[in-house]
Amino acid sequence: MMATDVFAAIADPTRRAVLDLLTRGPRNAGGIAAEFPRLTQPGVSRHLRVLRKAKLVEVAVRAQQRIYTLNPEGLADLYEWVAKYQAMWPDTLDSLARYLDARAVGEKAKRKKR
Amino acid sequence: MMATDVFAAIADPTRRAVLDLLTRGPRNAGGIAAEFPRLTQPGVSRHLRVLRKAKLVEVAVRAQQRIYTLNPEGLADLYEWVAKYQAMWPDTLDSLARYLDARAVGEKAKRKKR
DNA sequence: TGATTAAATAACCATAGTGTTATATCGTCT
DNA sequence: AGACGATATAACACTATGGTTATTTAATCA
Repeated sequence: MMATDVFAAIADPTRRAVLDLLTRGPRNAGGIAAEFPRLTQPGVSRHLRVLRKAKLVEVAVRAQQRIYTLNPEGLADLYEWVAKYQAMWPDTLDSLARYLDARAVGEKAKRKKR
Repeated sequence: MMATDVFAAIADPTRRAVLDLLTRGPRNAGGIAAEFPRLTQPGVSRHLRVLRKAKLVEVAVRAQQRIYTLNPEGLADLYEWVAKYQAMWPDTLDSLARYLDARAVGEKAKRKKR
């Protein structure tokens, strides 16, 4: 299944990193690729294609450059899906922030299950 | 990479369907498998293993049955991630959700990165 | 104990995904 | 026009994923 859906698009850590990068503002493809020295230019280009198809980014053509902009609305499906579960989240709104904190602190208790 | 992270776990539509199913209450493995007539029992079992490793479900042993329960807290990573983007959402959300997002993002910034 | 039931694992296969290098496309500049 | 620069695509290799059937593990029951 050629990843055109948001869930598949954000499954890859590199693509999430690209999105995170774009929260700091638009960039051209080369500028994005430069942030991933472990990957080649075509490699990054293909990730950008996936993000494009998932409508998580938008592209503007300027000369021979492609300026990528984050399209946070593309996360609508995801948000909607998560929201269902958020309703079952432990208790009230305020408890969430505390919960996240507690989780960060007590993260050491990790067991290996199989 | 053996999918132990939430993003990979929810990338598969079958696994999302399992989670959705579990929002209606706990079920044993067989009861879950029965909801997916297109898949075999071992096929569903393997999806359950992924969900287990991602901590999205919990298992209770009862006789020779495994009772699966949804663990919505397992979506914390995902929620945290999405929250960053919610702040840039142009769409007008209700103020409670905005408040929640702002808090979650703010709290996150105080913590060191994992 | 042996049979039955429930679920997980093993072994295997096909397909999809991610990375690479090489090449094509397309706009700009001299 | 030809060279250059930026980016996308092609072709290919390797790994991961998701599905199957067969088997194992473990608990219950006759």
